[in-house]
Amino acid sequence: MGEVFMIQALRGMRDIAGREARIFQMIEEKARYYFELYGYEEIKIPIMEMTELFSRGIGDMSDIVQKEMYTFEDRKGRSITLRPEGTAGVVRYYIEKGLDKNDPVQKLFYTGPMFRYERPQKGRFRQFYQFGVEAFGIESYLLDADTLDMLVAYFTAIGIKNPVVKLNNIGCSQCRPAYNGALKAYLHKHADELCPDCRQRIETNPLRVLDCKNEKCRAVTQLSPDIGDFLCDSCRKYDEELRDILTRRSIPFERDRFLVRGLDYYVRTVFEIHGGEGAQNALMGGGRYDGLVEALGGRPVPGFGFAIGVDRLVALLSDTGLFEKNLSDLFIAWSLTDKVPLLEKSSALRKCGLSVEFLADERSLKNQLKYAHKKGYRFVVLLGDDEAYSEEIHLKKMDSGDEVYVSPIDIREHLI
RNA sequence: GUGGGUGUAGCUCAGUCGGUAGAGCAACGGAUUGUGGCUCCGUUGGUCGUGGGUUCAAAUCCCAUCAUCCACCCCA
Repeated sequence: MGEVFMIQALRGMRDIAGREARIFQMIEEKARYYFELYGYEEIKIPIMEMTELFSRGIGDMSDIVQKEMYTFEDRKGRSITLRPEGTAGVVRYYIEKGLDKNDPVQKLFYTGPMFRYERPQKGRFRQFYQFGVEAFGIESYLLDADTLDMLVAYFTAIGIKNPVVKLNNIGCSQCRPAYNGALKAYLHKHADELCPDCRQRIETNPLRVLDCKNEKCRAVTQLSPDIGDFLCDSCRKYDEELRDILTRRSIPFERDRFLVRGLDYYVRTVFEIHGGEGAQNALMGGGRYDGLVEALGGRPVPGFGFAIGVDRLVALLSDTGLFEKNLSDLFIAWSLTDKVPLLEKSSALRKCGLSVEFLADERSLKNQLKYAHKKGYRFVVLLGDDEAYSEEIHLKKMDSGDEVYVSPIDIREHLI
């Protein structure tokens, strides 16, 4: 324990093992299945990028860039950053390969760890995992609707109980300035009722006052101007069509005009899905980012995407009581002078398609049976010098204690 | 970065007024020499997170520090 030399995992980094690993595996498998079902293709992107990619992509002034990045110099003195999110890397790929010019419609997904230097708490880690989806070159509410459809299908499939879809439209470069102005004017009038942070935000980023958790700020924003009343014609049409088709497709959502999202690049549609306990209960978040490709040096191509917080899904599914370990079909308890039959028998059984485990070190039979029982094996093959060269398998059923001799060919019939 | 809670065996925890450390579970062994569960017996396992201070004496009181949890900021 407290030894000076005790080596432990870095702060905010954790091991995902056993049951958690099984859940992780299941939700990743299903994510791949559903993403591909909706026409997305996997891309593996690097875990590190040039620091500038993130500062330009996410926004110099964002908290992520300001204080949450793992940034260091490589051996040649270049500034490198462990990715704090996935979108920037995918956009970099998209532009670097010239896809914005030559093949602009791309539907991609990625999975993997992200890194942010934050103080850990429930549902938040310094290394955390995301499944991300990005669609380029498509500007239509139908994409947004199809994506929400996919997410609902996916969340249902993995067993998330009551996901709450929150949706908002935060306007575009045409209409948001007018709203910002109106909001600023309103907030100025009530500045003395706001928390210190929000007083700052009135000038720097008034939208973010809307999702402050402070009760007083909430009371103020409750009566603030509604972005919905300021949308330009095209944004309004987009929003109406999206909500209309979601309603008619019976995809449940609630409009939340206080949902604004933290990353600078979002326009129009933003959405989150919430569920579970604790303050960090956003299971995923995303939206439309029509200006991002251009901001990173590509052509003005529309984009749409989201990221799922895998750790939070794992946490939610952890208390469902499912996901027991997949045991091997058979456990071999052995006691042999010549060890060759052990490998022969297990290999033969495995060729029959049965998974087989045994303890490779020499132990008493009692010890091995104890182990098999503890692990929950229902069937044990007993292999001693007596059985070593016999064609038959000495099979013990742990439930009843019955023992039978069977030929390998019909052993399956006994594994019930 | 800010605030609060918690650090005693692998795990869950007890430890009185300050008197030098305990239980249950787990692991391992035995009762049962080729047979698990139930029972009984036994064994292993601790610089009480770390460092300093007060004291004749500190797991206990004080300070610092680290870790962890929860919350804030922010985000998945």
